[in-house]
Amino acid sequence: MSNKNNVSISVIRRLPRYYRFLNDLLMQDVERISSDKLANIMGVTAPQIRQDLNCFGGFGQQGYGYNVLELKNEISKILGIKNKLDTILIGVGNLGRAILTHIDFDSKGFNFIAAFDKDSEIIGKKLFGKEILDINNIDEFFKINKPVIAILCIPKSESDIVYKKLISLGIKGFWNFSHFDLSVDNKDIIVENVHLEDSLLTLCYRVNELK
Amino acid sequence: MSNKNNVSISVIRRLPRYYRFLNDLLMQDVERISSDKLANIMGVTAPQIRQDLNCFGGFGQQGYGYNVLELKNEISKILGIKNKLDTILIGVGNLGRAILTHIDFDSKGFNFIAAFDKDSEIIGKKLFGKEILDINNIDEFFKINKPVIAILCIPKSESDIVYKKLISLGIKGFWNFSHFDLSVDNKDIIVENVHLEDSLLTLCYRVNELK
DNA sequence: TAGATTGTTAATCGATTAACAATC
DNA sequence: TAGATTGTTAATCGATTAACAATC
Repeated sequence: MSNKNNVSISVIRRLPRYYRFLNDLLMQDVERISSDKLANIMGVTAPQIRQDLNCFGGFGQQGYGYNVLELKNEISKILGIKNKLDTILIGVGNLGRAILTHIDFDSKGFNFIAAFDKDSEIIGKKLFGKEILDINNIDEFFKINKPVIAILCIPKSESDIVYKKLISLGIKGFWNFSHFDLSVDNKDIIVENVHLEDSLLTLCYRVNELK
Repeated sequence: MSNKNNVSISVIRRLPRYYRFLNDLLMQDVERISSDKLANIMGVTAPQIRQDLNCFGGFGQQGYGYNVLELKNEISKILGIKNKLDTILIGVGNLGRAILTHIDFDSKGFNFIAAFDKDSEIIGKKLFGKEILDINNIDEFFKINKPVIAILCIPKSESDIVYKKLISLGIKGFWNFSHFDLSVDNKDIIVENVHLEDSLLTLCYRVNELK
């Protein structure tokens, strides 16, 4: 296990970006790269890259740099991509459907196993090869399946109650798209709040600042 | 104008969240709030709230706290929400459509005016009351309209060329959903990269760390 | 070997928090 | 007035960058 505790969240949030750029380099048949060149491509500093990576181990070689494939594989291991966490989607609206279409879950370490909704209009229909299930039957589902990740694409008003229900059923990680900050008092629950509107408001501010 | 330069990006990125919580408080008919109580609700520290707000002005009152409505309005002004930046969508796939459905652009300071795609199958169809236009006719469109914001929901492979084209046409801000880091060498161009996969990989790491 | 580049320690910078005088 | 809470300065903490010895 190359993961270590005490790695700051800033470092962790940079790992996916390293991973992405290393994949790009690999596609371009780049075999090795120095922290300096990579820093240049990514628009960051070389010492930052070296510091970040050395939180997890010494993956480079003096005088040579880093082997792109090897480093990519190391980061993949650190992220735990091959563990394939079983994942359910709650809320099959426009957004839920779009996310399922748009994201390659397998290559990101997840295994999509089921979708739930409360709308009888769509319950029973197929979605990416899986039947959309009735949210009211979710207890039965958990008797057979043990998903650990839930993607929340439900209205703000329903988030809190669904969140608590899912925790009681054993969900450990949430990818939350509802316009609601799930509070994380529980240290054993991980929440990634995706606040698209916050991102948009930041853009608003910054563009208005330009003038 | 209450905006000031030299406000750090960390502070700016917290503004939308303040705005969101103040709106919530208003919905609950809360008239005034102290930095201490707000900090508690938001899970941050009170001095941080006071420091952040004082980048833009003294909106509180000693011994009283902050008037919720007033503070909300101030932040709205700081963000520039009422300016309604004209916005176009590039790429009307699943994701583009979902974003248009899911996000209330008006309340976030934007005015959606048109969508573009290259797929003749969907060109001419209606989308939220606007006809989907041919991306090849975009020059003509800009002769009459002057949008400043573009939402990019196109594949990675096309991002770079479309990005450059749009800059040449006068776009100032990008909300970028393509799996591609638009490089921002130009100080007059603002890019908000939304990397959903990075968020997902971070969740992967953190949930795997739990065990 | 000489040149290159890492891994790592030390220095700097910036952001967060603590403290408190000002004041409503 | 007394109590509460801001605005702001100073202290602390953490993250980034610089520097360089180790070493491939």
